[in-house]
Amino acid sequence: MPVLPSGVLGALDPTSDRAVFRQIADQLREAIDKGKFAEGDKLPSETELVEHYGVSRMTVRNSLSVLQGEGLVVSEHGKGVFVRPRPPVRRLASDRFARRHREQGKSAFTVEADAAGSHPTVDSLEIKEERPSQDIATRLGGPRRVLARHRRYLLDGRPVEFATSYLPLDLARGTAIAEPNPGPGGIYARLEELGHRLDRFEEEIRARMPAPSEVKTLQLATGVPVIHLIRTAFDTEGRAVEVCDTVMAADAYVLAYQLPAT
Amino acid sequence: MPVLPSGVLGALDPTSDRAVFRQIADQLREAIDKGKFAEGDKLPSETELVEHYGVSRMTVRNSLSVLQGEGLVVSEHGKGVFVRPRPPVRRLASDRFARRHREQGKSAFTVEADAAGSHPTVDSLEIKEERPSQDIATRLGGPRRVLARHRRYLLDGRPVEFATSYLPLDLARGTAIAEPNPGPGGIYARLEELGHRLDRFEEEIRARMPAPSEVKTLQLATGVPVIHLIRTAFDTEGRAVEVCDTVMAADAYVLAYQLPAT
DNA sequence: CCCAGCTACTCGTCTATACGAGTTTGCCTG
DNA sequence: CAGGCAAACTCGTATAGACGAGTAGCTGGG
Repeated sequence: MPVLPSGVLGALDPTSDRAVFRQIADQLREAIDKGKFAEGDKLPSETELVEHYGVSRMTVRNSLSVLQGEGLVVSEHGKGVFVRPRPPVRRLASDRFARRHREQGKSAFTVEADAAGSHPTVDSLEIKEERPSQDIATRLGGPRRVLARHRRYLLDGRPVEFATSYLPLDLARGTAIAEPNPGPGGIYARLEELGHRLDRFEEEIRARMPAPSEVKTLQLATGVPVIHLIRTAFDTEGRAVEVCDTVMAADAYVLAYQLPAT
Repeated sequence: MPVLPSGVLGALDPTSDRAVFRQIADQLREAIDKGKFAEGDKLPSETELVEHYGVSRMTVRNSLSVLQGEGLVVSEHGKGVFVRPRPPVRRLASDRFARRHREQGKSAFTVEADAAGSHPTVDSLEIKEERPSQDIATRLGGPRRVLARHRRYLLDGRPVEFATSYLPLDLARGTAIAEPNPGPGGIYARLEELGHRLDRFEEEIRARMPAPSEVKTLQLATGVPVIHLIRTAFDTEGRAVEVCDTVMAADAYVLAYQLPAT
């Protein structure tokens, strides 16, 4: 019978028509929710759960995979299954593109990293000229070619988002925007120097499960969605001067917006 | 050997160190991405995949569960496994709380449903007076008791979000806000009639996997995250007059925001 | 002609077993 | 004492089989 080190897990209800692996998942989930297992704690091993519940190992693994899908636990090969630690989230304030930040030579990512007290890094920078996808072309007003700035952002060494900025080639070619390091204040500062005073941004937000390549790039645990953000920057003449396509680890972010009541 | 009705699936690479179930998942994913299987199409049955690849059924099921976790497919008991149809998404424009909409007697949800050409329903309405959680109390400036308005929203019969509005009790008690139907323009219209002219909203956005109760309430397929939105409404005196906690099916929404470049 | 019931097919649950691979521990050897 | 190695533990992958339950289509009886 139940002989688990911690007496936090109960018995199965054989009369229930709820599947055994769901009952086990329920009990583990409840124990986690109640704090019987804290963040980072190791759950009982598969073998221990097998013995505790008197079921086969595959059934136990099935239970654990349910919890993994919910993003509650992560398993580490050779070590065990652990309650997923919630990494500190970074707030994305809606003033992150404020001109005053640029004038202090800070890019949006730096501004936010500073606010969170983390060390920001940029990674796998790649700049190419290419033909835009249909969607990007439409958002930018139909340019034939664009400059694409690819990069990945890390906080304290952990990858948290990767993004691609697209700019009409006629606007960006030969400028500092096409350089690996666009200089203080980032490409928005350069755009304004080029006479494109920024007027407003539009942001579209989706959430979904990551594709395998995104799991790799962001080193995502199973059960962690991504936030997909597409931002379009408009200058005061109403021209779309940049589209930025960003994929963020959802467990690393809270997005904050201010809406005036008009 | 490969004898699948559609010749879209290849063979396994026994020399690869990639696990067999991942190879199978990769091939299915690629076939779906390439459109060999369209939205709503039935994948080959587990038995067919077992015969095609010459592996055991559990291995095939493992592959399919990977794709389910990615939100690519859904399985239906007794029918088969299908490429997940992407339901039409509803855009949440940032002007959805515009005063002009309220003055036309439209609530925010109605405005958006109209824009999408869908039929909106409200469901499981519940109104209670209660003690606020720590978080809600803080956001509202520390009231001892609040009015909580619970409801679920459906579009064309499909549940897409559920939300709870919290208002300081001293403000809402005895008003139309405490009624099941608060009248034209919703509770924001009533707040303004009570002299709380709305000044701005703050919204916080997170994305995560749903808890089991949320899966049930929103009838979510596996592999579909939720968007968790917390909105605070402030009046012109800077007082927080409402906090709305919303959980949305992520596959039903695109959130759109406009940011002025200040 | 319609419908009831059977059958074949689907996925869901569960068992028992085997081996592989990564991690940790501790003992044993030099 | 330090280092290395083996054992014991962890999860990962895969097999083969059994039965249950939901669905759909066919078939035969009314």
